[in-house]
Amino acid sequence: MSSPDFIDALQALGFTGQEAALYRALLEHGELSGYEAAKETGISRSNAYHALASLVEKGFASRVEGEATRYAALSLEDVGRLVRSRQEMSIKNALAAAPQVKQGGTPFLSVSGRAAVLERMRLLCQGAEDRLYLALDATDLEDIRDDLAEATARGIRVTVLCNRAWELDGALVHVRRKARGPVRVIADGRKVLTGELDQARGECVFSENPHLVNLIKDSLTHEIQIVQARATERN
Amino acid sequence: MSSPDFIDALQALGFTGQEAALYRALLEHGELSGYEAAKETGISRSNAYHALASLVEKGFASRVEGEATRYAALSLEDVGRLVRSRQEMSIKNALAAAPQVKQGGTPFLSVSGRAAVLERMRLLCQGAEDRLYLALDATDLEDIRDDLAEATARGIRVTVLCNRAWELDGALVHVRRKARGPVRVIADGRKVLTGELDQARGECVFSENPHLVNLIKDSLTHEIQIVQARATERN
DNA sequence: AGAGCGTAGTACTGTATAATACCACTATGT
DNA sequence: ACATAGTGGTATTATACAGTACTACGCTCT
Repeated sequence: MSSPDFIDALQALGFTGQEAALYRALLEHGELSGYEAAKETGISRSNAYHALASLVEKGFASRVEGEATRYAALSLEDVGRLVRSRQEMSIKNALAAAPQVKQGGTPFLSVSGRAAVLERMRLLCQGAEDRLYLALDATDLEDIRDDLAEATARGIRVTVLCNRAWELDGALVHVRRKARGPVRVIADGRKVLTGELDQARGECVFSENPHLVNLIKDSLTHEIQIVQARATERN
Repeated sequence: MSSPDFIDALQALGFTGQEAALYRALLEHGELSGYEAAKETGISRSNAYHALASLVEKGFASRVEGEATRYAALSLEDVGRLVRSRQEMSIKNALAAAPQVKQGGTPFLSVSGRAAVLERMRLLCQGAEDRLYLALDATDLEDIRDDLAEATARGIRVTVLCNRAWELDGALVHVRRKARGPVRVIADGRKVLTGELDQARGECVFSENPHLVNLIKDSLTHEIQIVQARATERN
């Protein structure tokens, strides 16, 4: 794996580009002075001193006690803990300070793009309290395997209708003949995601509208019954 | 709790100021058109449309299917799930792409400021694998109660030396006579944090240096023995 | 003279925000 | 029929700020 990905990942965690480069240098060398860090990364000393001070302020590095000021990185594991804790605090604060939320509407929400559709599926898995039904292709299921595994581990009953024998511990998998069909995901009998999804694009609708939920539920139930009837004929 | 804190918390989760204001308006109203959202928040329509598009791209809002474009907020619970997942992915990526880390050094790291000291304590709690010893004042212990509770819940043995009868399920608490003393925290017999901490400031050193670890360990052990001896005399 | 240590300052770029202008359509009042 | 207000939406410019690039200066030590 190349260096840029490490820098990208750190930037996603709140580092600026130069902070990330300096942090990486500190990881690799154990501890460095500002002058050494600037030389090692090619960042001008002026910016290096500023970015190191910022790393210390953010808690991602510490000053090493000694004569000349040297710096050491916080371990990456601890950086992970730190950003997780801070984010939990922010989420907690947001929930505590949330305004009165208007309830009741069940609009049809547009979910466009493969990434957005998969992300919405993950949210359905993570938010599920009782049951999950999914009619998806195996390649799409693979992309949310971890989230489904976590759901089954939480005791969520997961039923899958798939185009081939896909396997997940704790999940009930039906294999249908049709090669491909629309996405249909139902969570807890209340939330539904449906539409088109392939490797390059996604165009789905998410809703808690009871009519749409019932429509998709009937569609799925019907298709699962066909699969079960066919399996019975074979036995 | 006033509105600014909600906006601050959202900004910490990746919203810009205007995105946060618009998101809040969408939460309060269920769904809004761009024009309505601009009016509701006082943001110019040009910026409002741009920020709403950005909210959709970030996954924090969706377009409502219908004639005129209307928008609805992702629930705050789901926003929490989303940012957690993304952060987990970034942490995972960073760990996977991490450079070779230089091992072995055990420098004395400076930890300045009350917030930074408490944060380092929390990291020690979260990272503990076996034991935690803490000599702290009760008011400081209160600030890390949640992290200590999580540690005991994970089976970490927590021993506290405190200036009054502080209580935490699963922790062993000794009460000393001295009103206040230096901070001394030892994790797993390997990591130590020590120094001064009061309500307005903190000035500590963190290290994995075996000499310092042993020094603080002896100091704590000695003081706990005195407390235990005194308790025995009283009985 | 060169390396190491550190700070101050300027300039450029990108982003967020503030603001204005323009265009089109619909509804309403006169 | 016309003017006005409201709604929907985009384009553009300007400003402030943070991040980054860069230069200059001063000091100490070898």
